[in-house]
Amino acid sequence: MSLRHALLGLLADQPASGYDLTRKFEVSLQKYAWHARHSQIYPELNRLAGEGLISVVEEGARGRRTYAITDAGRTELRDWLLAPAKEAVVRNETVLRMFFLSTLDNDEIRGLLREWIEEADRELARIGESLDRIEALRRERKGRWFGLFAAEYGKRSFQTQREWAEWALAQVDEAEAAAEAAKRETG
Amino acid sequence: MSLRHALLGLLADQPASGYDLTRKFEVSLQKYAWHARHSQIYPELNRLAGEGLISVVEEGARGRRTYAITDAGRTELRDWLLAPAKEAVVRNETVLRMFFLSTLDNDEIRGLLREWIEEADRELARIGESLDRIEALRRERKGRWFGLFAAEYGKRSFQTQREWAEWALAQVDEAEAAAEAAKRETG
DNA sequence: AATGTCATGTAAGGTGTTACATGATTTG
DNA sequence: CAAATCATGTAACACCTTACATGACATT
Repeated sequence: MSLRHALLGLLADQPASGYDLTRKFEVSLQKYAWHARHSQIYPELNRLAGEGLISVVEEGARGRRTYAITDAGRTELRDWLLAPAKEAVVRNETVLRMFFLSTLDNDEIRGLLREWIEEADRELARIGESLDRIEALRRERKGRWFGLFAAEYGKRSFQTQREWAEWALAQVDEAEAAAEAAKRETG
Repeated sequence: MSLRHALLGLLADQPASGYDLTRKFEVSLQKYAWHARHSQIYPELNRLAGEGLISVVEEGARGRRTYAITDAGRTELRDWLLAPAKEAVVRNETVLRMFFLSTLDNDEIRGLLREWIEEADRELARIGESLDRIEALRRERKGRWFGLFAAEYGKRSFQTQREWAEWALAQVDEAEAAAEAAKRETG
């Protein structure tokens, strides 16, 4: 059950409400690691609080409850980080589409590859800003380097996606040229 | 619903039974793109057959049914490849753990990073063999280059994981050295 | 003959998504 | 004062995992 560990991990950085956590999923975890909606987050926070892994540290306007991780929660998080249960869950729809790319025509393949290059460029720009913010925090010596490892991994991953797509484009061109040469020879 | 598209994609390469498809998930899709158990695959194959997207092309011993993709199935696959529904699903437990790495002690971080380096090496070896097989098929001119794009992507991804982990190890060493220098200065 | 692999299936329970529901507070 | 945003919740349904269930065929 990774949702609870994602919540514990986010709360290990700083206290937050269910609303805050929902946005953190949207802006930072969703595209790289995990997604969850508020309808799943709120009940899970209530369960975690019931089990003593997190606790309400502040109540604000509109029924807002800010949670902080407890010592028991930190232990649970640490155990999961150091000894995750069996095979890691992986699900990636984009990679799934890469698997089946070759079932398309060359021009369709090129279209998708160009989309992925553009996506990589957009994400690299976003991550660049993110890394700047993390670096700034680090210089101010405010706390730790939470997020730096993941941001750097994200940057490298999208650079890889970009380079792979460029390589694949070249492959398609090469295959097409070879096919045309063969055609001229035989026909 | 990506499961059905994963099945259609695999069947677009070659006909297969539910049993075959279950193994294909285990050996090729599971670690990179998607996972499914036989208990989910068999009912979905029956639904796809009912909708005319695949059809039984052979019945063998032990009730084995070999399915092939139909023209309608190819159309459905193509539509999904070219126009996937909204935000791509991403779920990756390893990346989730990377996000929260900095909540651990330096030695614990080093331990995890070394594990990831070893994992990358193991996967790179497996993918290397896979790429050799795909290249061999290609030289024999047997059909297309199904799997090549994904295998190359997998290779580059694990190289990236390895390089990132090496970088992260250096970061930890650097931070530790800086912390010790600061300690000597003040205390 | 026993063991392992091939082969397909269902049921119960847990996880995740979509839709419905409500109301407070802030901003223009 | 209208609209946007903040804030939390539940219910129905879809998806996925684990466990149970059965039997044929191949190998030693």
